Amino acid sequence: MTPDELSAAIRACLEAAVAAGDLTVSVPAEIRVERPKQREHGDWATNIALQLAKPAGKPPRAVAELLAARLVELPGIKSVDIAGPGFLNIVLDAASAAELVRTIVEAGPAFGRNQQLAGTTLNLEFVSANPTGPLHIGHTRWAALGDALARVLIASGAQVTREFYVNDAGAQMDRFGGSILARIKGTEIPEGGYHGEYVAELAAKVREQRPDIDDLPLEEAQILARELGYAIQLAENRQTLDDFGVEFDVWFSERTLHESGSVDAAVDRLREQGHVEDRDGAVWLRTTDFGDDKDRVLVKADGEKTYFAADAAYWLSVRDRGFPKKIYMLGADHHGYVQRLKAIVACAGDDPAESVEVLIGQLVSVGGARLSKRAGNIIELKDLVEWLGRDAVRYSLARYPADSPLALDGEVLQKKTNDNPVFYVQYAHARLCSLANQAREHGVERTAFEPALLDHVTENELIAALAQFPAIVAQAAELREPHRVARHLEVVAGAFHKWYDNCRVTPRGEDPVEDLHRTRLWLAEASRLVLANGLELLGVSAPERM
RNA sequence: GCGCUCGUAGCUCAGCGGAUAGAGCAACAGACUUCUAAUCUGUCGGUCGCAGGUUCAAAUCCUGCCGGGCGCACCA
Repeated sequence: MTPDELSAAIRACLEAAVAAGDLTVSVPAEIRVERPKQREHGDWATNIALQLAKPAGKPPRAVAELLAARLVELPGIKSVDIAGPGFLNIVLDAASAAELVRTIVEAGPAFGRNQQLAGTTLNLEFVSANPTGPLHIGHTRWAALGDALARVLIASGAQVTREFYVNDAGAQMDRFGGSILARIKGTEIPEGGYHGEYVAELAAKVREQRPDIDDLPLEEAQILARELGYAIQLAENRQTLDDFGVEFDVWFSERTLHESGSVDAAVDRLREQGHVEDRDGAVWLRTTDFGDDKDRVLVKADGEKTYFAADAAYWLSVRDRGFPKKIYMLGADHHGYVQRLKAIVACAGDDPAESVEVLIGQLVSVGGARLSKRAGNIIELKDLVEWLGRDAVRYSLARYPADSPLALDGEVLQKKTNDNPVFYVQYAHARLCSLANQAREHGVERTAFEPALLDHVTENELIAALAQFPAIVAQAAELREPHRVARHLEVVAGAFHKWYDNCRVTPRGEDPVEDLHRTRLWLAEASRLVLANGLELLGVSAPERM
């Protein structure tokens, strides 16, 4: 019996009690079943009686009594205790709990997938680094977390488009071009320009492609430098993300909005919505209508469109492309942008509460890391991966919630011990693979399955951890918190290592192979599957040996 | 000044209103002739920043304060 099935059983008992007139209460939408922290509190516990006490007009323990009497009659349930203020502590028959193992093995890679978000379509934007320089540690956090979130959402039935918005228009790009050209010509880097060593590298590549750039008129040369530099840098960033295992479905260029006239059209469309006004020669969007601190300029007095106008056009594009909802993942340094963003959405006639979610992430620091000289004393994604390995970087960034400020220790991330959780989890997977090989060599096969034999305390714990996996994935998707998957894998790995220490799959020496060993091999395979499926959701490899 | 965000063990951090607040590391003490010791077992360690409020129940929700980070352009 899985937690889900137990939850359904409790519901059925509740409905039966209501039908019999024992209780007068409406059955809640969700009946949560939890694994208690204390072993004495049973295999699973629910606080439903506490929740229903007030609406039912009965003391919590009386409600608990009613439910317990019905529950304990069900097959698979060994005992039901009422504890504390009215918790129901439920113990399952070992056989009933272990039946899950077969379910997992049969589901294989699909175990953990769920329908929590079936029918939802999402546009998930993350990283979206400007193409004016290399990707750094902040982008790395979003790449790891964003991709993991996308995978978790998809596993929960959502239709997800991973999108990267390329800010390739505007003054920033001109400064970028100017900086490259300055490197080529050996002149002063313009004010507000880019100083990192990588600009010199870009300059060298540009010159290699177009040796004639020195002879062009200044303005023409700067445009050429900008365009070639842009192409080179964007390609490099794409490659870096690709090597990191993060692929985007859509690379959306801001320029295309300007070139296609979408920005002009957006201004017109917003004007129709009644939130645009002309003032001081400029065109303004009255974002203060929707809680922004001040109105924002769409078209400057000199006739040029602002980036803000492009953002508005971008939003309309997202809607036009059929996305009812967009999730933005932004660094804490961009949080000032959120109000404006929501105001755009509201001005466009959409409800920000329904169509926009913004996940704000705190910044990351890495102790002991070599700062990148080429990027101007920032830590580059590429260097991090080269230094620590893709799995360690992805895992250690994906195991923390986005809003927790994070200080990673480079020394620790290199260690192959317990304080580096990625190895802890991967080692469990490798150990399981090795165990299965050993078992096969000794003639243990996954033929007989006798769930009642899986009754060791470590087996109870391990099975319970496996049982929670689908709910954890669903919860991670619903809350947009992929780190929950990583944390749970650590629980599973821990439960496995303890089981491994206590229960043998391969008989010792010349001892005969028994159904106990065969059944444990099922449990081993189920554990391996959960670890492999979970690591896949995080974009981390599940090695067969280490 | 206004706004957002964070504050949990010596360190790094978990903890969708529930039972005695957890994990890893660090410190100390143990377990490999037996399926991978990158593991396991035990001990030590707390005013959940502070103060109020909401309730059967608050680290969790609300308010105020203190402290850290970040943001407040006709720049992108």
